[in-house]
Amino acid sequence: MELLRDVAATSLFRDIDPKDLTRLANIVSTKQVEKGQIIFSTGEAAHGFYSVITGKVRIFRAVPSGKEHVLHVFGPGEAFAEVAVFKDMRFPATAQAMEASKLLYFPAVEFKRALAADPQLSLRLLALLSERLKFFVKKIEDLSLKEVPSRLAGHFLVLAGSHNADTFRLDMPKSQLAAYLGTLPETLSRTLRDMQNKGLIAMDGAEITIQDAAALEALARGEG
Amino acid sequence: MELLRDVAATSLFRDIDPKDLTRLANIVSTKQVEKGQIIFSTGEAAHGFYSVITGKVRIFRAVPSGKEHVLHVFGPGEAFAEVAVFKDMRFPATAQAMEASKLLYFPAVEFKRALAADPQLSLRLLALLSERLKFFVKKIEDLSLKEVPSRLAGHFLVLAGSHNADTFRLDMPKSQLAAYLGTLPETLSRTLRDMQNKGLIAMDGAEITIQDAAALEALARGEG
DNA sequence: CGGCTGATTGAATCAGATCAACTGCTGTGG
DNA sequence: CCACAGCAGTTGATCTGATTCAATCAGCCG
Repeated sequence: MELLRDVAATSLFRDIDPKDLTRLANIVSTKQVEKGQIIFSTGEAAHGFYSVITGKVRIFRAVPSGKEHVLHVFGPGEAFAEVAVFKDMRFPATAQAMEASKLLYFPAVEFKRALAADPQLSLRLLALLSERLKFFVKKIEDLSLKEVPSRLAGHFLVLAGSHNADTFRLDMPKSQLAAYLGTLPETLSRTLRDMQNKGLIAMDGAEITIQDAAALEALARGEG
Repeated sequence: MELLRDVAATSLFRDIDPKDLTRLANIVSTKQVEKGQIIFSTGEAAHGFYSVITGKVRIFRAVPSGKEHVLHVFGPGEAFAEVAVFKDMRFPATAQAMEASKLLYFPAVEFKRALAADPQLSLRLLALLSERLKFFVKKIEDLSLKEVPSRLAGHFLVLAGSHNADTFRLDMPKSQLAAYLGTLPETLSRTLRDMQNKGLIAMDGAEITIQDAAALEALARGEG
């Protein structure tokens, strides 16, 4: 069954007992969203969480003035908004499809039953939330203790690591990258120009090539 | 037994099956730390987590330049560093006693066994981590989208709420509060002066009185 | 009474935001 | 096939919140 395959493709459920996968497949539903569509908004009542089958989703917080901060960008295999299942049933941020996407939806009540039945699944989820926390700790450190060039350097090193190559394409528009790094497109643009001038990177549109990894690492550590 | 009472006093274990409490009491040990003592450091190997019986502990990240950001301040009944149990076994931040404190220590391996045995305990922990995530989301929003006066106003409202009174004492030195809000003592001092001048608060040493809650709320929302 | 720590104030500076203009690309419709 | 609307990105000029550097002050403890 196709649903079962999609559930199994969610990394949260990797290596989970096939019996539990089937149980999960019986409670999920699919949801197709188009580019730009809001999936849920900050503060909205939450009755379940999602995972991405195809496409890309951004999670962000916005303030009345219009400024936004992108907390995460999730792609295929990644779950999001699990938090809402356990805590006060409200989404803590807004989710929007960055392109046409196919999602899975897991209703909270049924999912909690699955959790109670399989302690292994709880441990997986605990590990996932722990990872998210660690990620946020880094974000907080970056925002409060480091400057934009430092954050950008760190981000490039992460991207290079995950692509396993010195050349890669940015996985989102530069305006979104700015909101992800806690700055504005103007500042990002200037920072990119500076990095090119200093020979740290080369850039052609959305394609970045790391030219001086050691210098980027020093910069990321805050020795800029 | 005294240990059992201390374990039961940890809010993470409120309403947990007494049988499991006993099991937990059998695996914990106590640790006495003096003021200023480092309990663990960022990146250090982690083999368990802690909770506070008496005293106060701050969790922070520091960069080489000497700047620090205080992520949490934990008091009696609160657990910390649970994250290290589930994810790659490293402490993601540094913990330091702000005063002489008595702690409980839960070894990870034994604790995981207790988790597997009691699904209820897993759910409690999931809820706790979810709460931490929500807290961090707010911190990230504050740091990237709001200014210092806005963050301080929000903090005062939280304190007033938890004390259920318009007058309260700061629970840490102002220098620490500054590091908690992502700024410096100088900036905090000036911001406090401005708030007094504008009649939003009154201050006498570490004692704060809220005088214009509505204005503080507007400020906290970012309408300042 | 020193001496330490935390807090406050002032002046100078800076990173980044803001405001505004312009470029270049892409897709659409005449 | 071209014209142009619309959006992402870049660049310049300016402004400002916050940091930095420096000095002083207040309280507390041995």
